Amino acid sequence: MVEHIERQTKQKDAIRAALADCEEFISAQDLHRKLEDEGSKIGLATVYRQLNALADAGAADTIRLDGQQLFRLCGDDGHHHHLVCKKCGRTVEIDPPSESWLRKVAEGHGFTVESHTLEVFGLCPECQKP
Amino acid sequence: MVEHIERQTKQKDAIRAALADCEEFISAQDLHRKLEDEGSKIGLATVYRQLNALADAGAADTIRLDGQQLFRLCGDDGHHHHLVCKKCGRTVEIDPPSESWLRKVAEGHGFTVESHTLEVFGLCPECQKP
DNA sequence: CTGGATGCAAACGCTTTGCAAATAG
DNA sequence: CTATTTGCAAAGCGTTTGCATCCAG
Repeated sequence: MVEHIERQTKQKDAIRAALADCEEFISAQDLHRKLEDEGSKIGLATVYRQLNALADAGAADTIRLDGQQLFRLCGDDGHHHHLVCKKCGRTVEIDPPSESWLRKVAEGHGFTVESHTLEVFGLCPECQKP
Repeated sequence: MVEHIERQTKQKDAIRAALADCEEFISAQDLHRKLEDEGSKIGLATVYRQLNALADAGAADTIRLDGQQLFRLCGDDGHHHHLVCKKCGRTVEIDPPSESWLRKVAEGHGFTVESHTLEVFGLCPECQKP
């Protein structure tokens, strides 16, 4: 099998940089718009491709919200979950649940644990204000 | 404001019944196919509308898996989560995580908790066999 | 009768893909 | 030079919507 050598392109850099700039999860479309606003003329398809590549490579985290896929650069390598504000979309990283609890429950049903997702939705402090 | 009076139709009944028949989560398209197979000629749009209505009314639970929305009739009113087999798709209901833990974490960030989803992916006993 | 419900097909929004042109190594 | 990457536009997918028709109340 032939190895696929990753090529370094300005588009990839721009996308990665723009993603790194984001503190929160961002959709491919929003990232594309952000790049356009910054002057980078990058095709939407390229943004999707690069984002998926990053996610596949484990360099980016993704969550699904409301039918869209949101991406964020993976800072740490560990598992983490999110508290998502239903109103403004702000997300806060939360600590992993007790992994042992998970494993215990899964194995109680004879399942192995490969991955899991946990998302908590609510209102952030700002959006709770009247 | 005028009240919307729910009308009783055979389509609604059929959809609700078919959904009740399902033990696992099912997509709108699959449910539509199932209904067709049973001889009910119901429009796909109606299935979507009814399913969304059930979900809005809180009578059905929905999860998003792989870009699709899956529905299931809410048997119990409590919260529950799933262990999903990556290979065969089998799902097992699991007990809720310590709700208090969730709330504690969320409130630690000033968030309220409105809802949450937890999905655990792995291999079921069958699919672990070589 | 009357207004909610249905069915159809067209519209939608997000994402992916085919393909020719551009370009990194 | 050659294979990867890009950009564009078209296709794909699940879902929603407009509208004429249907039918429960």
